[in-house]
Amino acid sequence: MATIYDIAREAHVGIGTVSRVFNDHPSVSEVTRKRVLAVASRLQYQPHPYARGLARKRTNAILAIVPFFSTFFFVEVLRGVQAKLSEHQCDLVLHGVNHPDQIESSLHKHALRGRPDGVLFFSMNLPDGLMREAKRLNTPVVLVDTAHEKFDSITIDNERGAYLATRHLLTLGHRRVGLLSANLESAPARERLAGYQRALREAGIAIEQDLIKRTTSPVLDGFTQETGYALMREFLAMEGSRPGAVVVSSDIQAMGALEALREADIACPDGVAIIGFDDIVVASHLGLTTMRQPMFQMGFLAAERLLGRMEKRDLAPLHTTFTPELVVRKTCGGATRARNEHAQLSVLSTATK
Amino acid sequence: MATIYDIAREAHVGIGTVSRVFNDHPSVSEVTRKRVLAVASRLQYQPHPYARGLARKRTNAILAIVPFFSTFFFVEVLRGVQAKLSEHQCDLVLHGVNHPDQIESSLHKHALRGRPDGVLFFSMNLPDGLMREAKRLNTPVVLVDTAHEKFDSITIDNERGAYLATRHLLTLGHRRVGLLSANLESAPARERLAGYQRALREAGIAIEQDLIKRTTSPVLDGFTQETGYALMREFLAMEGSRPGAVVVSSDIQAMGALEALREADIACPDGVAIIGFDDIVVASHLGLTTMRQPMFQMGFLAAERLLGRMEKRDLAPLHTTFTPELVVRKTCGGATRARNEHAQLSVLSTATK
DNA sequence: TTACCTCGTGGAAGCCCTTCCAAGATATTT
DNA sequence: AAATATCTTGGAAGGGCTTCCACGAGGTAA
Repeated sequence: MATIYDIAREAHVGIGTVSRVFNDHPSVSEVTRKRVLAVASRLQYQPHPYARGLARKRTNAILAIVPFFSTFFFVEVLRGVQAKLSEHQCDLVLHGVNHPDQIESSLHKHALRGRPDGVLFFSMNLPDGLMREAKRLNTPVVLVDTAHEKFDSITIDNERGAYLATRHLLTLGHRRVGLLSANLESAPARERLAGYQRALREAGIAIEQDLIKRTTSPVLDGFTQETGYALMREFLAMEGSRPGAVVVSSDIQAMGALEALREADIACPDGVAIIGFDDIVVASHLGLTTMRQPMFQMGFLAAERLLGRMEKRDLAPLHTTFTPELVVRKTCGGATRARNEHAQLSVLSTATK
Repeated sequence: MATIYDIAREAHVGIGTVSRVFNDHPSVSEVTRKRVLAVASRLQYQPHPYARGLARKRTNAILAIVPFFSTFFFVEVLRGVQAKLSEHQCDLVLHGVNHPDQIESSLHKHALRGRPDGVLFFSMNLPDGLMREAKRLNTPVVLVDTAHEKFDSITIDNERGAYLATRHLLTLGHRRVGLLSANLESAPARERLAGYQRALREAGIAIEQDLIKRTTSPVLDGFTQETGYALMREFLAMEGSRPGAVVVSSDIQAMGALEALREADIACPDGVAIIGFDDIVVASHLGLTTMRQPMFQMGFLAAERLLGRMEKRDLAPLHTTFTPELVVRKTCGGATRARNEHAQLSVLSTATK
C-alpha cells in the first residue's frame, strides 16, 4: 500500500502537503491539490485509519453495547444507527452482552479496549463501571431505551403507550381488559403496567389483580413467545371470568398469546381481543394491532446525538422520548384505517442539571 | 491514559520488557512480569489498539458485508459470527449494503478503508471489485451463503433441501405439489427449484409449469411476505387444478402464503399443505413445517474459518455445505415428532484448484 | 526603499506500540 | 579457567499519519 511518503515523492511535494490535501486544509493551492490527488489516485492511495487515529487521537469508531442482539427491536434500531453513521466516516463496532453480570467484567477487557469515540448503550441499566470509565476517558455515551440523568438518552414513553393501548380497547367497548405483562424487574414492563392501570382508573374501572398476569422468568425479562403463550393460557383457564381483551406488553409475547388462542380454538378479535407493543415486522403478517415504536428512527437519532455530543461535550444531557403510535389491524376488530407513517416525536426535557 | 513508557518508568524496566509482558512473550522473568503487571494495573493501563495495529500491521477487526441486515437470517448468522469472534480479541465491523449496485462504489470508500484483517461476505454475488481488492491487499475472504471457487465458502445445499421438502410432501401422499419460488435471478431460488424438480422426477411425476410460481421482483429477490402472498393467490386462482401442497422457498414467503390461505378461508394442512425453508424463529409460532438452516452454526463456522485463514493463507479454498433438516410441525399434517436438535454437517469438497 | 503581512510549503516531532539487535548476566560445557 | 550457550533486558527503529514551527516568495503599506 502506498503511503503519504510515496505520494509526496511522486508529486514533488512534502508530506505535510499531502496530509493537508487529504484533510481539506484550506492552505493548499489548487494546482498542488490537483497534482497530489492525481498521483494518489494513480497509486490507489488510502489513508491508513489507524495511523490517522493514532496521530489524531481519535478512532472514528463508535461502540454499540446491546443485550443479545438477536431481536427484531435491536436489529431495527441498529439499522437506524448504521444509516446515520454511514453518512459520516464512522465505523460501528458491535458488542453483544449475553448476561447483565457479564457487562462489568467484559467491558474493560473487550469493549472499551478499542477506545471508541462514543458509546451507544442499549436497554440495560447503566453499570457503574461503564459510567466511571466513560467519565474517566471522557467518552460520550448515549443511552437508548434506558435512561440516566447524567447521560443523553432516547427512550419510549412506555407508560403512555400502554395507556393508549388500553384506551383503544376501552373505546371499542371492552370492560374486562387484562394485562399480559413480562418480568416486572424490567423497567419497560413496569411502565407499561402503570399506563394500563391509569387508563382503567380514568375510565372508572376497578383494577383486578387477576387480570394482570406476569412472569418471573429472567430470559429476556420475559419478553418471549413462551411467556406470552403461558400467560395467555392462564387467562384462558379463568373460564367464566376470562377477560374479553388483553393488552400484551410486546408483540413477541402476543405471538405466543395468539398461538394459545388458536390452540384453544378461540377466535381472536371476537373471543379475546389482543393488542401488542412494538410493531415488529411480523406483526403486520399476523394482523396484530399494536403500539408502534419507531425503532429505526430511534437508532438514527441516537447516532445523530452521539455524533453531536462528540463535538460539544459539555452541554446538559438531552432526553428524548418517543410516544408509541397505535397501529390498528385485526386482532382487536375496529377500524382498519388510521395510522400515520411516522411516529410522533416529542422532546420532553432538555435541561437536567 | 498511561502508555508503556509510563509503565516502564515506574516499574524500572525498559519499554521492550513492558511490551513483552503484554504479548506473552516467553523471555520475561516471573518477577519482572509481576512487577510490570502490578504497575500496569495501578495505572489502569490498556494497550492502545491503533498503535498496536500500526506496529503489527494488523487491525484485529473483521468486516462483515451484508445486504440490509434486517432479516432473521442475518441476525442469526451474525450472532454465530460474534460468538466465535468474541473468543478471540477481534472486533466485528458491520457494513450494510442496501443495493447491489452500491457495493462496488461503497466498498472502496468505506468498507475496506478500515483495512480489516478479514472479510465475511454474505449472500451476494462476489463483485469483481472486492475480489481484486482482496487479492491486492491479501485480505482473506470467507463467503457465506454464496460461493466462488477461489474463496472459502459456507453454503446451504439448497437443491437437496428443496428435494427433501418435496419428498416430505410426496411421502405424505400428495401428488399435485406446487413450488412457490422467488426471483430466479437468485441462485438459492434456482437451486431450490432444481431440488423440487428432481424429487418429482424421481417419483415419476410430470413437472407442470403451472405448478411453479415465481416472481421477477428485485426486492430481496422476492424473498418477501408480499411475494408469498401474491403467488399463493395465483395458486388459489387455479381453482380446480390447484395444488394440494406447496413447497415455499422461504419461511417469510410462507407467512405471506399462509395469510392468503387464511384470507381465502382455506384450511392449512387440509386444504393446502405448506412447507417452508429456513426455520426462522417465527416458524415455530406459526406451526410451520420447514427445512431448517443452521444459521447460528453457519456464522460461527464462517468466523472460525476466517480466523483460520488469517493464519494460513495459502491453502486451497475450503467449501462447506450444510444440508437443511426437516422440521415437522403442523402445516403439512403428518407426524410431529422427528427432529434432531442439530443440523447435519457435511464437508463436500476440500480441494478446488 | 524598508518593514510587515499573507500564502503556500517542507519536514521534524510526536502519537503508542512491536520487533529486532546488541549486550550483560548466568549457566553450562570442555 | 576459558569458551560457549542460554536467559533477560534495554532501547532504537519503524509503522503512517497529523500538526506545528519555520521559511521563502510575493504583496502591501509607509
